[in-house]
Amino acid sequence: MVSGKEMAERQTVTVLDVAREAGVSVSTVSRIINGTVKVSEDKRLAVEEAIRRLEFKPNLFARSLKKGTTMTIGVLTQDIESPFFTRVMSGIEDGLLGSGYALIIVSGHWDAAEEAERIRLLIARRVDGLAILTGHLSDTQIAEFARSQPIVVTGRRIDAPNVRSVFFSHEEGGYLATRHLITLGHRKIAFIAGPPDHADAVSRFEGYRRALAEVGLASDPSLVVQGDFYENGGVFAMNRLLDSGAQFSAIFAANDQTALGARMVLSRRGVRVPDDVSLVGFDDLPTSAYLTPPLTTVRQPLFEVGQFSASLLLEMLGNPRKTLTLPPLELVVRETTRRI
Amino acid sequence: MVSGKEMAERQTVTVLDVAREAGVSVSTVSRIINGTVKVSEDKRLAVEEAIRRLEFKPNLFARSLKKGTTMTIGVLTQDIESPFFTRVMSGIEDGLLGSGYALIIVSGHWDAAEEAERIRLLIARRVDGLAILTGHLSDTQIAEFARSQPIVVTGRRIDAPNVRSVFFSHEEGGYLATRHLITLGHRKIAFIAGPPDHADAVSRFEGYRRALAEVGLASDPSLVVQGDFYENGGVFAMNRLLDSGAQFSAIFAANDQTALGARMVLSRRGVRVPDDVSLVGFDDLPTSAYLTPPLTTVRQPLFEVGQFSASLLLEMLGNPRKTLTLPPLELVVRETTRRI
DNA sequence: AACGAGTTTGAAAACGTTGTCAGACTTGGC
DNA sequence: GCCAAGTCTGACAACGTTTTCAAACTCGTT
Repeated sequence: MVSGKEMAERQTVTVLDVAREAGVSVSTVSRIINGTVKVSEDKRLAVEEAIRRLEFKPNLFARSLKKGTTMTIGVLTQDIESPFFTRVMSGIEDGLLGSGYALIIVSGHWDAAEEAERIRLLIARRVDGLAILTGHLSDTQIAEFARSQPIVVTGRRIDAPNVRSVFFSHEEGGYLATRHLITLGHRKIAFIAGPPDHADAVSRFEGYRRALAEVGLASDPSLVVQGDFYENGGVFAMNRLLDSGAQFSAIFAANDQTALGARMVLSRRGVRVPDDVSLVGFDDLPTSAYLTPPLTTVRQPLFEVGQFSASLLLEMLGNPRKTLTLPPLELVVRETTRRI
Repeated sequence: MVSGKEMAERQTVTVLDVAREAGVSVSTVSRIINGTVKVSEDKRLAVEEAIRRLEFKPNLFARSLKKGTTMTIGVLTQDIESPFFTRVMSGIEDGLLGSGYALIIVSGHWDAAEEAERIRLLIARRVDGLAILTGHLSDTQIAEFARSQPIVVTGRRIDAPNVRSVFFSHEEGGYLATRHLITLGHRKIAFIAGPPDHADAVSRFEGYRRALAEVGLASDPSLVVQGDFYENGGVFAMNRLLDSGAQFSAIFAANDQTALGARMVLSRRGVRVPDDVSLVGFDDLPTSAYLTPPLTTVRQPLFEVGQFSASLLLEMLGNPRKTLTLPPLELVVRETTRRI
């Protein structure tokens, strides 16, 4: 249903109107607004009163034009609906709170060309800083973009001027998850992979293999099946794995969303978790603690990554904030894994 | 972990540089960029070449200043992490695709004062249009804000100049969900409510009562328990309900997140869904289809609400797009409900 | 009473665009 | 060839700020 009426009006009060109203010059008004120079008490009062009465709101665009700064941070996310990315964005939002910077958010949908286009859009809008949440851009492209403004990039390591990166060793995380299963006595451990062109996904797989190798196990190709980091990929992967007839007592899913999809298939096909099969995810999304049963997973401190990125950006922009420390990856043992 | 190096550089190519490079005047350059007037072929080529060579990017701020339009839409969401809101935002993003408008997103966190402050921030940034996703602002406040620019508001009905609203009858949705349970033979149906100051939450409750009344049942206060629209509220509510010893064979949760929390408690306390108790949610969030078992719920076409809002906004801004129709609320029967 | 050294103030020049206006070219008809 | 009617084109004034710069005030000293 829809409702509404029409109308148009757009008064525009400028600093000149305020000046006239208060009987001073525009320069004085500007000085009072920005507090750059001392002005006499009576004029200050008059101007403040005039501002209030006229409901004057400085035009940020004119200001940006003059000062060359826009008080805007651009964020390139991949998917505005992904709980993974929104958790990070929430941290960025929090980290920027009170700094006066606003957020422009664009999505790249995991497509390098689209990402590049969106970033150009942000640069055209003269954002003061840029946060890039993973994605498929090449290091050189990012370094190139960093010539226009400082960049913080999460989930990957880039060494370039004017770029900071925030990342974890996903290899280590994959190792942690797999070793947990091994410690519980599992030996036949399946892996549902993420996108093969996603560096983190690959690293998690490497960690999985290292943990297996450490106890003298080779990774069995028939136990590795492809997912896509989304629920639906987990569904397909799990079905394929079960249909293949391969034997396994545990599954390591490359991320929580994949685990969720896999979990649904298991339940539907009568495989109990954790009684018949143990399941580990990766990320610790906010909802993962509410699954049935609550999911064992490797926690990425996503919110903190966001906060941290924001503070790095602020620092690069010359607005130092209290420095934060980033917590490490850690295994969160809940109820989807069990000793064999 | 962090990495990065330092550097600073910010060349700024203006239309003047381009004009000089191409041997024409700035007006000509502007005309070519905006295609407002025909210019001779040779100059056009020269200018285009110069633009390419200098990597000229017009300063949108200067342009905004001159034209009085910013090509920016502000979105006030409540919680950037809520799958409910991000689904709508995703629709808005989609609906705005290719229109040249960018999105500035701010969160109000369900607090009227914070919402008002964030909206003022957006207005200060001279957004051309505003989308307000539910929230606690009063109708008068919204009408007041609409004096600066057109507004679309979702999830509530407001009749005011320059405001369009997109909403559903949540009473009807609550009725649908409850009647479904009644049809399956349930009579003792518990309700986990949403925030009492949230209009939709209240309407859903009213629908619940209407459906009960229709078959001659009064709503039993001991079966109504308070939630907060989040998973955690569902957890508390479910625990309280079970502890109270009240008898029921079905639960209608005021939204999917609440249902998720309730589901977890049921599972943990050995109550099987749907064998012992049926469960219905509201919203049909993207993950609800992947729960174990998949959740029966009332589908709100959130993505479409976003698209629709975007097209209304575009229309109010004088950029008519193809008109869309909004699908209605509908019951999605999955596997958490069962005949008694 | 006159002199500086400070302090406040206002006029005016940016910032990078767009759009008006009028001038300088084209045409083509005679 | 000449003139009117079209085309293109360039100068320049906005848009609403901030920020020089220098003028106009203060005072406290002599």
